Amino acid sequence: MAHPHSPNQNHLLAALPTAEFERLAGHLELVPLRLGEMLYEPDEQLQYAYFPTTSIVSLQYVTESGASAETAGVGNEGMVGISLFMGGNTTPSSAVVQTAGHAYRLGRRLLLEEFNRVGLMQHLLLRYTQGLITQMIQTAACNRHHTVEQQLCRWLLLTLDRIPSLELVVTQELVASMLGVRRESITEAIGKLQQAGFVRCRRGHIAVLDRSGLENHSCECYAVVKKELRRLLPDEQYRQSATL
Amino acid sequence: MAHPHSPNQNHLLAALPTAEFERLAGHLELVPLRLGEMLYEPDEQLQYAYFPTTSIVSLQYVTESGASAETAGVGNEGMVGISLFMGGNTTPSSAVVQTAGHAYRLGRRLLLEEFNRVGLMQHLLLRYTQGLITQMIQTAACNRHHTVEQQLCRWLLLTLDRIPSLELVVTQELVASMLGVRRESITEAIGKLQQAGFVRCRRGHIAVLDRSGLENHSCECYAVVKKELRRLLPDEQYRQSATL
DNA sequence: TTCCGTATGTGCGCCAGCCAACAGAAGACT
DNA sequence: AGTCTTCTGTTGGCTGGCGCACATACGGAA
Repeated sequence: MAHPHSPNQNHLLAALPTAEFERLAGHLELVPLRLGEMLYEPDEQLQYAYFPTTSIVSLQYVTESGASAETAGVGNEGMVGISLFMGGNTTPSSAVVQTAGHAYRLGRRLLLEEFNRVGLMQHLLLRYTQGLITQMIQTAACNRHHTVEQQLCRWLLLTLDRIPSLELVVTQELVASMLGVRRESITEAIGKLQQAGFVRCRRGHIAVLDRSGLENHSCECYAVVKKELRRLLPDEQYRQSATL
Repeated sequence: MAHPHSPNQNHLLAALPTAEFERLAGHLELVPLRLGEMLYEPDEQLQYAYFPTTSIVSLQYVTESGASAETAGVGNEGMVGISLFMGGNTTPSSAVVQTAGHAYRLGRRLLLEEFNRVGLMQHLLLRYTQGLITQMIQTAACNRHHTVEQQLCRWLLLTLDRIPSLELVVTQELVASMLGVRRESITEAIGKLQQAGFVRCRRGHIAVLDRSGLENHSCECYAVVKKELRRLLPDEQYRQSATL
């Protein structure tokens, strides 16, 4: 039990029926993802799909002037690299590791083969993609209408849902680049959250003390995304109860 | 030749091989779409997929406080109702007619049957969905980083690409609600464009005089979306040249 | 032609978030 | 212990876009 890594830590993989899972299992390769690592760059041909277990990957677009904006995050509920099966094989955006950890990766060809068998895998991946789309829509609306403080709450909560602990390991600088705002704006916003007793910060760490406080301070976007992901996606126990 | 309506005016339908097209043709129903009509509301079970020919439909999210934000548009290059085949059947966002015109609609079940035959239709729809995703990503980034004037240019250009004429029939009020900004901001921005000689406005009409002027004034987002749609999607002549 | 609903133009104060420039301070590394 | 990097807190000025309250003018219907 020294390394309790298992593909089952990823909810999509865990939801596969035994037959489909075993077909893939031998080809899944555990890889460590370092903070800041770029899984793919704009318009670059993808070679692997990544199924995060303990890591979180951020899908973001970087403007010509160098500003960035996250459009969705991927944790153990999902997969990085949907354009492999959606078509086109590339996207104008990039994927960056936002929380270090591990992921299982699967070669392009094998993923496609499995997708094209039109089994549960295809079904799951399409539903998951629908969830991703919801995140993107919500991010767009949130960027337009909500304050940095609200957006920060949303982001903290979504990240929290993807890690086992209550402490995020990120610098304010990094959070700022995810939300596409200035670092100072994050400092100010997180100062307020800290004053309210919702979080406590150390250098490079944000500990969440009062989750429901954050939820109340957040805009509706967190709840909308969360509800939709729950509706669309399997939870961890899926395989046992799968009947489809 | 009184009513030259034809499903072929929609690029997705036009791209289908003859066999697949004829299977659907009898079930496609031509419907007029009036300005402002809502094709679906949040969390409402969809019954039809719509393939616009001369109309444009806007996918938007409306916040709890009533503010709206467009995340992508659908014209004769695409289809409204992707959640029918992606999974879930509903979305938290809505679809509103942004430019009056016509569309062909197809019942839910027939669309699904065709999608699940895993022919060119599935392939096309998935590629199209990838294009939609690109639009959403770009909208999110654009909302974050670009000025209203730039966004207006992007929006005008994208709309222009979906209609045959050079004159848009929209009020500034409507444009404002699409972009999720105040009407006054649009008035100001469009005033500048008019001064620069790129457009000319009448009540409820915006005539584009200098397209490349708009392109220069626009942010990169228009070009990124356009390029990606061109890469992913068939053009009108696809059926003749299709070999796949 | 007149009338009137609706679209458009403008002015004002306001504020969130931007840009730039530092000062302190925590923690990693010797 | 000391040093140095990098992260965090704070300041002040600036501006894009918001909210509100009007004045105006278009153009369809009577």
